[in-house]
Amino acid sequence: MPTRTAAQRRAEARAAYDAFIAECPTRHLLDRIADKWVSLALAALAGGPMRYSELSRRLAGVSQKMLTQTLRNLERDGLVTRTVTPSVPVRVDYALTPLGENLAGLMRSVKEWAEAHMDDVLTARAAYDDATGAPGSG
Amino acid sequence: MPTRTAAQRRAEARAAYDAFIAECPTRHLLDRIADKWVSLALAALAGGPMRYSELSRRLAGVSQKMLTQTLRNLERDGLVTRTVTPSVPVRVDYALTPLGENLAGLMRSVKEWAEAHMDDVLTARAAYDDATGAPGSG
DNA sequence: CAGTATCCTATCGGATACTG
DNA sequence: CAGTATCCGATAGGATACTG
Repeated sequence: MPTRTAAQRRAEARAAYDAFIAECPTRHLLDRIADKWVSLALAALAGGPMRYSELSRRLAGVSQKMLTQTLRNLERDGLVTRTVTPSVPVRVDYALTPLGENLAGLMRSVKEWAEAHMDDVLTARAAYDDATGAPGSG
Repeated sequence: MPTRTAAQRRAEARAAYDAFIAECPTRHLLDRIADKWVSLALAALAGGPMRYSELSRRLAGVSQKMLTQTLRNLERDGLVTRTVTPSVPVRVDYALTPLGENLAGLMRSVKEWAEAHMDDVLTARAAYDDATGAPGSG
């Protein structure tokens, strides 16, 4: 039996990647970039290259583990470059690649959306909790 | 004792919210919206209102638990509305609020970014894994 | 300075079963 | 149809200690 019709093959070619499909690799990519530390790291680097310690301070409260893990993933995915200067002590600079800059702009918008609409969300939460009689700890 | 100086109060008023600060409530909000299921749900609803079962099918592979949890949070945060039609069987429609539409556009861009640059990322990963000799399972 | 390695707990999130 | 409730393994992610 035929596995795909011509129409299906055409549809596939047009769709290429679709994160709505569970098996699509973009689902994993979306999961990776839709992340608190990723958005903060990219937003920080959007202002220019930064050293590890600078990032650590800028992303207040981030653990070494998460910062390193986030930066490694971003590097592997081609979104940031890691430049080691073998001085003493060693100096490591992180910078956005062109690909990373592309996404950084987007993630900065998301971060700014959160900051701009915090009050609206807080109001909505209060109304919801009031209506449902929920504790509303957040 | 004075809790804040005039300078501090001015700085606060200007900064308002800043997700780079660990204690800022926007940090939690960012963590909530920077999420795979949130971005997919909002992206789906950007096309118009949808029933629970429609969303369940569109977000292929999502479990009832995660879909319901995601929608509840979005409702509580004032990003979507939930409309119950007490027919038999019951019918529930989800739609974006104006606030939700605002964010949905952004999250759709993120989803589309992932789909558009999947190949670039795949190439970068291959190069990274090749250079480091890593297994590169992803 | 810029990590790596290990431990450990909280939460994420799927599977399954049940309900109005 | 649109959920709720429960169980449970996977992993996210902080704390701490150590290293070139």
